[in-house]
Amino acid sequence: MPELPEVETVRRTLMPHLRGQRVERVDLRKPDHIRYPDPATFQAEVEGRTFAMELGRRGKYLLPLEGGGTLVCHLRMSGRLFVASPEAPVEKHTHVIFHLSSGQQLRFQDQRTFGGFHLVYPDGRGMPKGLAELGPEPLEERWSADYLAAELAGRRAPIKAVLLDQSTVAGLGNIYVDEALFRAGVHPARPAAELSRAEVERIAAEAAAVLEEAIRYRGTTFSLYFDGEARGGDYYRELRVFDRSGEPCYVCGSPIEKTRVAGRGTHVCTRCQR
DNA sequence: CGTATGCCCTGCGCGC
DNA sequence: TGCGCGCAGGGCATAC
Repeated sequence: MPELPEVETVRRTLMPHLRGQRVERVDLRKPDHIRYPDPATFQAEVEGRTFAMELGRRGKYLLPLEGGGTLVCHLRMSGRLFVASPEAPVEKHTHVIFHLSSGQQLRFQDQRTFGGFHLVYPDGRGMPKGLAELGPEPLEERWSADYLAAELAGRRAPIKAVLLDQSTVAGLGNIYVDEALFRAGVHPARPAAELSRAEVERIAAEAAAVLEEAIRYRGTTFSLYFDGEARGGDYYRELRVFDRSGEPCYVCGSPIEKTRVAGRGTHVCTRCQR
């Protein structure tokens, strides 16, 4: 599932192919993926527009087109946005194809169909609620132990639920929350307000560290993810708990357990994480 | 407001 | 071998 490191990798790999490219035609093979405005208006507004020299990203949102309204894309669980030559066979679940002036195509493919596009107008129409309310980027200065401590105060929800909440911090998903909490030595089910100052500091630091590392490895290919050039990420083999249930903890050797926290499959070493 | 739950959807893995 | 079922999950709506 694309989280911040994967979306950032897609941004970086798409940029050289998209910068300055005109959208000659938008082929809406499955119009449901256009969330705003209606598909016909979307098509009319995007055709003829040009990709900016710099693609944007906020949290897990990709902002590939700017000027006179911004094209916003969210990949959710299984979305893929990549460049392909027109000769490449159109794979199953390819829902949108942008024909570029270079002759290349920007393709959107999404098996589970949760991903989609918004065109956000300069007056704010079309802005996804989640994007408007996004918390700080963990790799920017606003993210700190002080900020996190203030967010956790008075909250009884498990720390994992709070970290998955995009309005608290942008970009963490199920994989990297489990990894960050393992590295911080904190059990995901602990009520947020009960964490010590030292634990909060470790979580703030490890959340940033794991995302930064994962970006360097070009993300995690767990099931369906690949980048803007259809290439997988290498962070999978660096994962310490996620998808390792029953396997020995790298630190203490006891088996990683899989439980359910905040409605999500959760991987934890109950010896290292208290 | 904070928290919990269910829904969207497809493919896969499991049990029989 | 084949079928049906449950599970997977990010964001959002809805209920409490």
